Amino acid sequence: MTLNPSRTRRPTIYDVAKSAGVSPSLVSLVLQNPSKVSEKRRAAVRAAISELGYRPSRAATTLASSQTKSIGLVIDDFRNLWFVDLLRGLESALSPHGYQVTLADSRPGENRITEATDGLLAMHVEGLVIAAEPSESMLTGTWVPAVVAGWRDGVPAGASLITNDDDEGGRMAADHLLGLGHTRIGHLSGSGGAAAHRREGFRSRIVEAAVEVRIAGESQGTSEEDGYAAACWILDHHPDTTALFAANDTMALGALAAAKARGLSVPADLSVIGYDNSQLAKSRYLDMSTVDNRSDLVGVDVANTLLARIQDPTLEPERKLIEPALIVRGTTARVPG
Amino acid sequence: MTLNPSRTRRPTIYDVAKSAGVSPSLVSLVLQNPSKVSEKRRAAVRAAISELGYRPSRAATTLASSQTKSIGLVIDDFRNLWFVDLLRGLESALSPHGYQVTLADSRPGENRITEATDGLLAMHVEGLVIAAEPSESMLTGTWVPAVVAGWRDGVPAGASLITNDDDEGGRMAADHLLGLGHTRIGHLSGSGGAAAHRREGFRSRIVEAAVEVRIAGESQGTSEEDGYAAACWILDHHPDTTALFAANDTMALGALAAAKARGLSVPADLSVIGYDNSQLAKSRYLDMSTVDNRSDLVGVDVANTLLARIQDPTLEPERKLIEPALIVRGTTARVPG
DNA sequence: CGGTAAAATTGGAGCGCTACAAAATCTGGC
DNA sequence: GCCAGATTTTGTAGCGCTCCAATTTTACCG
Repeated sequence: MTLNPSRTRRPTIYDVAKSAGVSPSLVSLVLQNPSKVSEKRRAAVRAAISELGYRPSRAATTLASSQTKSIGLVIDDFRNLWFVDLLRGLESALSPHGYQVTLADSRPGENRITEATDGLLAMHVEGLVIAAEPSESMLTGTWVPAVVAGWRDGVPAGASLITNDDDEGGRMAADHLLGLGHTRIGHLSGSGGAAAHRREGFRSRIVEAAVEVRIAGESQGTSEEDGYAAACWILDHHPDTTALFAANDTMALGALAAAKARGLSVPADLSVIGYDNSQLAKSRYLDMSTVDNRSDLVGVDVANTLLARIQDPTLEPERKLIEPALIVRGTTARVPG
Repeated sequence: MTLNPSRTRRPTIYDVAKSAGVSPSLVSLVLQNPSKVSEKRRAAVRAAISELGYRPSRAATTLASSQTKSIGLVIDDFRNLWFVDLLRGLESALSPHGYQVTLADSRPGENRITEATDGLLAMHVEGLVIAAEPSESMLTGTWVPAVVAGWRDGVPAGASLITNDDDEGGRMAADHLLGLGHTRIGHLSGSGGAAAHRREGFRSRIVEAAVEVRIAGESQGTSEEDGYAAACWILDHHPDTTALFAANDTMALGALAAAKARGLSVPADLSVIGYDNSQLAKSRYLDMSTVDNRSDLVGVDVANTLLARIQDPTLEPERKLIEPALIVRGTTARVPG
């Protein structure tokens, strides 16, 4: 890598070949399968490459080999941090096979989820991970293996579904609160598919125990504000409530705010448990009880499914649930009194 | 978009041309400059495109036109949410010009920042935004316009620097605390370039006011744990401290934890102010005073600089600071007593 | 209607790389 | 020292698209 003086066009494989005194094919070979090239030429080619500061053109490689060794990940919003663990899981399982992950976020509005997907497909990704609310039509006209991660409603035909078992997670939260002796329990829900399953799992277990459950926010969003509003509703209409399960950690934060506003101390007066085991919940200050959806494991599984379907496209789409894990921290305690 | 029955290869521009009864060139023209094509053919081509479910190959387009209309954004870790606002700013300024943003994260370890950059360069991005601790050598051998956002140490030669004015932000925090009457003030710092500037701005203003400042964590990281440790150190060695300024919101969260552990109530006994105006600080529960580094504005500026340098590559790299803004919320108050 | 300029359309070369068959070179055994 | 077989290297033909010069069609005017 010398100082590449002039603003000349970037070096091509031909430049490298000429400089190393070999054919372009040989350079290509060095790039993809160095062991088939003699020691001498390999060294010469490598020297020429760094001498010229050559970087292979991804576009040309893709075009010529018609494979990109990359899979696309569609997320809805970078602020939803749960995708970070998913990404880590994906990468850990994918990189041993030489695959890379390309991200596209699909903010609502102009850049719809379909556009994000189209962009990825235009880049010839070999597989697609959809970590956003999927739309039925997003996959029409393509045969790229796809798997939906973390959502459950409207999975497009032909796509696999791999997610944590939200029903089971809801049951875990319920068992935890029941085990602490709570009998007046509220739930802050939301409108998405994941929230619905968490709600059903939670409700079913609570009802089994012959305990009443107050649910709010079923058709609302899942932001901190939504959690705050839902918690306020429950605490104002049922002031005897001693425990709240929120559909995610962010909503749980809203619940904490609602408790604080009413002078309730957590967990002495009110237990609060969230879902996701996000950074928030892990934080030393908040120290929040939660359910870990094991997004890392989901990621690994998604990667393996995709890899299998890339190899053998005739494979049927599957459907798999990952066991979540209860994380008990400092916002839940035995029922007061 | 019919049901594309067979797993045939994806349609090319030739398939579209044949189906529409025109030449491939015409199809290409429709794609990039529809107004130069007669109404009739345009409609025919468009019909064929959706009929076949055709999506142009990005690789081929790139190769043929040698321009990608995309710029690359290198971030260090998806968990550092400050890049989200930067991204929004970038996109808002870039999309009117038809440019897209491609992200690459550079986790420490195997996937070094240089690799992330190389990946982006291999994709022929026309410009590079580095929102991570830059390394001197990352740009050798390339002439792609680059700008560093948000860091200040070791900006590679030839790259512009655009960031919020961390010195000024530090001064704002200092003025705020001094204005509230505090005279025993601590600062939780970190080892990065940004932290150093925040520290210097803060210290200079405090010292001007002839007030003593206790600084901890100068050579540590900037996580919540680091903030906790630094806050513990200050509170234990200087129990009379009434205000803490943290180098970022996450560290401020650690400070809150330290205060809680000592039974200090915030802001009655101890004022805490962070930096970044992250989601955390905005949250209703935490309601944290902070300094907003206006990453959105930084993003817009970065985009415009890049655009200008793409158009005219002879432009000199610039250096610009964006004015931050003080955000007063509920964690700072007048000095007790 | 012929003629001309403008508008619309087309053919073909080439972007940088890989795949694959063909050619060149190297082994070692007799 | 020669030859079969293995190993290494090289030509050639695309991959799917854009660009541009050349060609065809259209519109308009006298």
